[in-house]
Amino acid sequence: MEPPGGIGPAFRGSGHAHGACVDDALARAEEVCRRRGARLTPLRRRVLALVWRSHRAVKAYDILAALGGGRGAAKPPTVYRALDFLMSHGLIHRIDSLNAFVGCPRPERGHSAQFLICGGCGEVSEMDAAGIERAIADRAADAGFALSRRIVELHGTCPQCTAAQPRA
Amino acid sequence: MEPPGGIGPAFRGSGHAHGACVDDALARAEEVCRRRGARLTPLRRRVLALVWRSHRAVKAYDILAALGGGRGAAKPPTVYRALDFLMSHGLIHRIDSLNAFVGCPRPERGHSAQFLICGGCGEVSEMDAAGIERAIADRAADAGFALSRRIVELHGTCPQCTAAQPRA
DNA sequence: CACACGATGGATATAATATAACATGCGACG
DNA sequence: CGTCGCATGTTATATTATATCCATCGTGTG
Repeated sequence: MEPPGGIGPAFRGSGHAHGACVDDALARAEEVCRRRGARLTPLRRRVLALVWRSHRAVKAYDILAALGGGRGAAKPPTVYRALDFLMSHGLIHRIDSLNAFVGCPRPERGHSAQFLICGGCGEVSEMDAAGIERAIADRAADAGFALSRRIVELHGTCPQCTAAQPRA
Repeated sequence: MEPPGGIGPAFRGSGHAHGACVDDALARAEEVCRRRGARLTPLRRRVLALVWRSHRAVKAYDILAALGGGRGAAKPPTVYRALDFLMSHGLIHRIDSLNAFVGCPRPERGHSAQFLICGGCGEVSEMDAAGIERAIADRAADAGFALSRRIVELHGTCPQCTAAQPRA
């Protein structure tokens, strides 16, 4: 079944059972880490849950604030280290154009993804579009360019937000 | 003739007449601004020239340092304002994944571009690949997503740098 | 000319994002 | 037990970017 938070552009607006998304994401993360012998420590798990609090990209310092609750407040390196770990295992992605992080709905596959980012609601939808990948690979090959990281971040307006605006 | 700094991936390595690139870019910028009634002031011109000092992406604070020479050193807002102006007229592009700026070889056309970014030499090559644009537009349309800004930043290794590395 | 206006840039301060460097705790394993 | 490696804590600082207010300057206008 399609993971909540899904692949393939599916903006869900606010009306969905989000608790299930989070639980599902955490379960997948546990599984991925278990299989790789990586340690999803309580801190890392907590950061991952915070990233999944919404389907929007979350800023490092917002996570920091959410963690920091009391006097023994968390410090930036704590958060960045956890984020680095989660990224290195493909559990989250960094959205460079937002300086923010979003949960990956398909951590098991080492995919390269494209992101649709709605300027209205802030929701981020991850795609893995073969056509886009192919077009990019073709052009890079033409140029004799050996690709490593591919960043495709598409800003615009999601269907829900478009519908919600009777007049632009 | 093909503008130096050209479109279509053409990494040029270090052996090219770079003075001509800069002069050409400045001349194009003058022309673009003249036609639009925009003011390419001495400061803006200077910042543009600094961005064009190389075919690599240049950081705001490096420009600041290059400007600042003496005691009446330039301040960050000065640089960011000039960069904003240059971006708003398409004379430069921001490379989000580098927090840096690169000159646009084709300011006259309001294109959306893709960037090949070499991790070896740092050179950035701008493309305007119809195939990539089309693939993106198709997928966005499938999703009912209204595109505004498209960010395509492709990191890897250029042919020169690949050739220069006998063994990886 | 005096004046208001808008655009430009200067100055001051601070916000937001990220990392370096070193210290501590803690479990695994010989 | 010792020590090794990893995770986390701590302190400090680097890097990137913006808000706000002020000075200047050219331009059009009364």
